Amino acid sequence: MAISTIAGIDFTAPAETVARQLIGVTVLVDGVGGRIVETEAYDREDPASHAFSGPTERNASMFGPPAHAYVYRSYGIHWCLNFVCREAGHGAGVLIRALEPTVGLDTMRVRRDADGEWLLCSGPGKLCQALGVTRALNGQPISLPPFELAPAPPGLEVVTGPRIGISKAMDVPWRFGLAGSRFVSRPFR
DNA sequence: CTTAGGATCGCCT
DNA sequence: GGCGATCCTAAGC
Repeated sequence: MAISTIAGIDFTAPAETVARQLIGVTVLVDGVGGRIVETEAYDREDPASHAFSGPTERNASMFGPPAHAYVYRSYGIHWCLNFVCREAGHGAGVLIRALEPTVGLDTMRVRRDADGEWLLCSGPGKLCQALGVTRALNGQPISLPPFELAPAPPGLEVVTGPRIGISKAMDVPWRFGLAGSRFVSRPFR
């Protein structure tokens, strides 16, 4: 039986619930990473979601078991990392949009060619470049190496807002962030 | 501070 | 053939 509860989070829960709970969780890939400070939820019945039009070869892992990675290429250039949630076959996930880097800063700086630590992981494409996430991790369980997750400290204040970079369902406030963090991709209003 | 455009790949219509 | 769950740089106001 597959593990669906990791770092205190039940990944069979709805995407917006998981997205909120992921704020503050530490995620490492091969020992490089940090605390999640920004996420976005994407559900099956969601015009902005890749899963909206049903399973395809690209989004197949989104319809796989929960607590697995869904990695896709964005604009032909960048990689983006999602954590699958709900039950297998549902087609929901959480986009990891930004981290506060805590481990492996030197490695990130080399990969990203960036000078400021707030520029290393402040966006879904940047974060994947900094952590070395590629298609090779698509469909992999996040309960096993190279992934490593650690629970969020209690009592964090989470703020919400509209999702970024989409042209549908702009009114749904399914972007979540750590209040006051300067490591988010864009400030919350 | 806001807007615009290019890079570049794979999906969907 | 069109258009992204992006990023970076440059120019305009």
